[in-house]
Amino acid sequence: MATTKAPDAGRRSDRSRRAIHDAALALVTEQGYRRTTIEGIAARAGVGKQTIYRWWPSKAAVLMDAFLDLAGRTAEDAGGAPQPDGAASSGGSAPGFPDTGDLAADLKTVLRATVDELNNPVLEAVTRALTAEGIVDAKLGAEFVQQLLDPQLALYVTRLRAAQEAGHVRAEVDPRIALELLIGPLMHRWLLRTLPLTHAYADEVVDCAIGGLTPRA
Amino acid sequence: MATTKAPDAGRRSDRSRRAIHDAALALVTEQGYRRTTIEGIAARAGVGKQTIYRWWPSKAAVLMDAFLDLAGRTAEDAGGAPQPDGAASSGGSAPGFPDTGDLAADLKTVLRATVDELNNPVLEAVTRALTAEGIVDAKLGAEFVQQLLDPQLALYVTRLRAAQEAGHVRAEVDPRIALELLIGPLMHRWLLRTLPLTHAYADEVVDCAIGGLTPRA
Amino acid sequence: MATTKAPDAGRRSDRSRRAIHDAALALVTEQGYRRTTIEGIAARAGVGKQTIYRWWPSKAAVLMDAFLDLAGRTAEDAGGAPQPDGAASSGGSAPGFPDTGDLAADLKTVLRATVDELNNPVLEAVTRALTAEGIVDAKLGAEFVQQLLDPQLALYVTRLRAAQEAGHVRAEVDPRIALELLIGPLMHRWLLRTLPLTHAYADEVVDCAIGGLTPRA
Amino acid sequence: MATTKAPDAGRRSDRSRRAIHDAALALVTEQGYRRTTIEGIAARAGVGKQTIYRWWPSKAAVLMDAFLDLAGRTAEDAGGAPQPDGAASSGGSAPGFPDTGDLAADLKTVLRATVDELNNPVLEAVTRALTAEGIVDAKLGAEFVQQLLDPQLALYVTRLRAAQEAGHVRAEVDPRIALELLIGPLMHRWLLRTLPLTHAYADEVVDCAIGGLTPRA
DNA sequence: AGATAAGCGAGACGGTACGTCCGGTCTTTCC
DNA sequence: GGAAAGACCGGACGTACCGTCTCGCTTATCT
Repeated sequence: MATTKAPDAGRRSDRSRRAIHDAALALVTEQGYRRTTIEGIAARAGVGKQTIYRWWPSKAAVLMDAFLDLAGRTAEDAGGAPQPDGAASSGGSAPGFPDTGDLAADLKTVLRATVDELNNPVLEAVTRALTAEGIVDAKLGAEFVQQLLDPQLALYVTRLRAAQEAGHVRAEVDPRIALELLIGPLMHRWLLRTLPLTHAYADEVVDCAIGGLTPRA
Repeated sequence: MATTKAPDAGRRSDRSRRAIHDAALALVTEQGYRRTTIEGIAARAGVGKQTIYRWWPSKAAVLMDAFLDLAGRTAEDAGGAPQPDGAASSGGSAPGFPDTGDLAADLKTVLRATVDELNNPVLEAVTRALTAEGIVDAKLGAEFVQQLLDPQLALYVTRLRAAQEAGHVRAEVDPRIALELLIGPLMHRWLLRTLPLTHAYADEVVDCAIGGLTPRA
Repeated sequence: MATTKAPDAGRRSDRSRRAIHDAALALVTEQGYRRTTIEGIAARAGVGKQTIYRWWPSKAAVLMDAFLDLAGRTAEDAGGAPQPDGAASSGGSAPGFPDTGDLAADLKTVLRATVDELNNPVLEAVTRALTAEGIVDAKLGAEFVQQLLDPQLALYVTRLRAAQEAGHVRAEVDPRIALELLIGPLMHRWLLRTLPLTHAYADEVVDCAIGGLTPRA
Repeated sequence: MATTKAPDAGRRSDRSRRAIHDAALALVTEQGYRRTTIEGIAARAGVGKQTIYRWWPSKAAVLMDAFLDLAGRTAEDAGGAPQPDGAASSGGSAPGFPDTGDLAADLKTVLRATVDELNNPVLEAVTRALTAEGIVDAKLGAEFVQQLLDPQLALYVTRLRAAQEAGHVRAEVDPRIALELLIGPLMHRWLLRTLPLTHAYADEVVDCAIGGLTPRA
């Protein structure tokens, strides 16, 4: 009958929640994800272990929450007004998606911002950790994608669809695939560290993707 | 100068090495990377723990060796004659890279094969584990890229350069970026599991990348 | 000043403590001290290893505690009422020290009891182990002597001093030495297993010690 | 048929044997018995582990051999001429047993020498180790007693029997017990470290043992 | 207001795995 | 065939964390 287990979220201590978030982010940044332990987070946050286990199922979940919280706060600071959750970008960079009419320029603007985010040393450790965890743990990966990635990617899709309607993108191109053509190379380079991730690279990717590989008539 | 501690590779037991490889692969496939332990590998391989610690610095290193060995053996079986290391593909799929003169068709052939590899349930667990580990651990990631990924990608670069010389690819396109335009989307989808990875998807990516997003004159 | 690490004895689980005692005694009796391992004790007691390491610094310390506990409980059972720690004899044999007025007879009574204790197969393994450990490890030996031996020997000293006051023992004899004259030979024979330890031997030792080696006028 | 196991003692390397002895004694003296390992002895002696296992069944056996060897060499140095094995005293102290006619004086001389030996810091570690091991391991203890202790004690028995024949010791006293009356207290004090072991103590023990506890007519 | 109960800091607990050390055996290469 | 060298299997060591479980203590609501 009764769930006998669910804690009462109303009584939850906000102070502890924040302290745990901060501790988690700090430790992951300082020591890396592997070396960060739940005991360590609890100790650093001045919190009982049980308080973590009560509200989160895993270290990764704590970190993801902390990351979302951080993103939200950063966005809030940047945007002046708090944004609804869904609109929060992963690093808080883009309050929207530019539409100057010049698709290539707009994409370059956004991809350059993404490059900057991925090169941000503070966020890097956490993002890498969560991505890696999601790669191995499907359930966590789904949450990661849904909560952090999809909202961001949806903006691309919107912009691309607009470009398509304006005739700047071929009708038979699936916007979802177009998006991956742009994001995929960046992520590939960032995740595997094959080569450095620069603004120039972002520009080249946009140009290539837009212009295609083969020569034009 | 001398390393003072290095074990004598000449005396190394081949039987143990193979047993450890097999056990590692089996356990990762059966239970996942997280749940696989060095003790478990040792037990399954009928080997003392120290024999693992003597030759490998970490669980990931064991697995990577095992994976390389597997790839090598698979390639050997497939190719009849053993190939030099560099030519071994990650899953042993491609002994070379087709060049029928039709770039789009050739790329589709290869990307479809890559899709099949990535969907291979046996290899999936191991590849995901190694990739994820490499994302978090730069040193391991570098080895992973160097030993497994680069050889494979080099084939793409060769083929693309050939196409470029034949005038099928624009001269100003960097083959390395062209390659990432093709591989990046696949990896993105596979790693993040956003959408299923199919032959149709591979074809679409090739078409998009080759044709570009914008309409042709 | 604070020890910064000391566990909270108030929260200590009595159930675990007893289980560990029992397991330690059982294993030492069954397999000998050498073959008894901390892991084995933990497993047998159904306890985590850390619970042992938290409260004891070494295998020997566990065993000594277990032995003291056993002695205490045995004495309690025997004596009806629990005795203060100091009065607990090593095996719980002697609730006090007889004083019939006949010193030789009293000493024989007590030494015979000691012989019986030393021949008790249950206690033997543990006592030997602790003694041997104490011989090599001065710190442990001091604890062993202080907690187990001294209380017992103090009884001898008391009895001998009484005899001295009654004129049954020469005034110039140091009771401590007299005591060692009686106990030393027993221990020597028991520890080194040179010859069997019997009641007859105890009697002879008492007679010799009391009468001296040289003929009386 | 053939024992398939027994190594050919004729081919044995004397150099290794000595090196092992020296290493064993040095390590036990420096680090204590517990911390001394067979691997350590082998390394220190510049010898393969197998060379130790080939000739000795255990660490204790190595040490005992080393100790006997040391005692032999010491005695040889002291006595000018090498003595047969049986006559070697444990520490090489007594080439014989004095017989000045004054039993008490002779015993004090010998017991004082024993006290000195037991206080010798070089021998102490080894002797304690062997004694302790013998207390726990009956087989080893028997060897220890037979090879090291008995020859020494036999001298006491001889001297006491002579005294008995001369009428200086009561006829009904068993020399073996008389001996233990003298040695037992010393060993007791030394093994258990209850009180310091001095010449004065040796004297007192002799006086007490000879004179007895009770007042003389 | 007093009772009830939940969250909380703390940390002991039964466990699992870590990475190291050593015991004893086996194998290889030299002498 | 003994000896130096050292890899091997096994297994205990002592440590670090896991996730669960009590403890009192502090709130915070509900009679």
